[in-house]
Amino acid sequence: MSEANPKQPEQQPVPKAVVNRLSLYLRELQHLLAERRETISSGELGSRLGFTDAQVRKDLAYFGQFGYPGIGYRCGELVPAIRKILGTQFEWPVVMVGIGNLGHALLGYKGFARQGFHIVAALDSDPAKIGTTVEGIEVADISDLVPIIKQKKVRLGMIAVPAPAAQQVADQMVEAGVDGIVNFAPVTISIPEHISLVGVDLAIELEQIAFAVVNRGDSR
Amino acid sequence: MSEANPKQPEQQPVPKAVVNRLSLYLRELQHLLAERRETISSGELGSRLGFTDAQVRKDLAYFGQFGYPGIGYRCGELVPAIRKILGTQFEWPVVMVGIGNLGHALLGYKGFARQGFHIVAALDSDPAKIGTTVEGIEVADISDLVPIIKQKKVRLGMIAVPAPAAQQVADQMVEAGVDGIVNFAPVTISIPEHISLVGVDLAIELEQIAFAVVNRGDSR
DNA sequence: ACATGTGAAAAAATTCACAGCA
DNA sequence: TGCTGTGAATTTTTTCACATGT
Repeated sequence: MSEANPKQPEQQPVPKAVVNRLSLYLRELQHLLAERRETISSGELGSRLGFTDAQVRKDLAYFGQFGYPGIGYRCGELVPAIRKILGTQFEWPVVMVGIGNLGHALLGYKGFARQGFHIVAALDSDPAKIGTTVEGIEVADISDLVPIIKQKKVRLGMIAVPAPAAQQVADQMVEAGVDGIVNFAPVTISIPEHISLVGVDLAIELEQIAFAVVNRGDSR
Repeated sequence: MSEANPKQPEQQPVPKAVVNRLSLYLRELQHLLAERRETISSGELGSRLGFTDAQVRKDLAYFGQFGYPGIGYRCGELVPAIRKILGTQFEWPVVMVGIGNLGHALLGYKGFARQGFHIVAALDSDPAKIGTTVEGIEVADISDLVPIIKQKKVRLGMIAVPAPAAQQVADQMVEAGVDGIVNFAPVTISIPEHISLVGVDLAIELEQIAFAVVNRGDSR
């Protein structure tokens, strides 16, 4: 063979915002499916979420052709298609570090399992917590983080420890070989760039609302 | 006076992404301040967060001039300046509805208070929870939502109820006159557009990481 | 007729690059 | 020299509009 490879399905990099909307489409489609809805047009799917029809079609077009002209998209087909795109058609073993208030709540959050994320280990540094069972999972000693990740083949780590401890936990996760980290601690952490990172700061979400309220209309 | 008002500090609409970065700048600056750091350049502030120097300067330029050529920004000045921009220089009374796992954790989360958000009421529909005290706040009956919001002059509402109940709770908050809503339920809710809304779906954050891992390098 | 997929156009956000100030 | 603030250039993202398929 010579010249360019003719059938590389997706060449250009996909913007993060597109992936985020994809998750919203998936969630909406799952609700639709639960109501036995067969098909939906890009226009209706978009307007339910506050996007235009063209945006929905363009987003999906990054990954292939999923619709039927004159019909729309079949919910029963698009749900698994998006799960495959996102990589959640199989289960992901996840570890949670920091079983304080927030960590505890996240352990009990059913939404993770529903999207294919299975928390297989929970760790903390507090001797009073180690050995107790929280939400059906026994809390292990944080000093066993690296071996536990390796042994349970954990790919994603969630950090819900106090801010000063977050970087150190992240370093250990990286050492143990996780592929991605979600950081709930209100601090910036740095990791090698080949490992994926998202930060979720709950106070920041409130700040976004506060700004929008104070400056009605000045933002979009 | 005639013609155009000459000193309207901010005329163009501010992109949401800018406001989000502003919150990140604020958080970083607060950490710097805690370490007694006097000044910081746009270059260093940016590189700590993964942005360019120009991005930092452009973002701040939406709101005024805060820096000193040759010096950088004074942390002690920029922190209150950003708080004022975000509207968090004063306390915001907030209500939390849904004291399940997640709601309970959020009630105990210290990060809100640190940024000026004060949870003044907690409500649930479960008779077993009503009347109990959680994290120092007595849980009220959800049927009192509207009067409580009015009486305590609550401006922001947080929703942490199961997905099927979220829209109804949002409607009541709107009826009671809140200015903004943060929705933690994994469902799209719709409210009049003059009221601000942000949705936080924890499973979606994990999906973003999953995609990034599965498609290493194809996203940004 | 209805709705997708997609080039082309438009709009928006980011980066560049430099004048000017400390 | 060091670093900001900001127009101009560039890149990215969104919207438009229409040919094509059912």
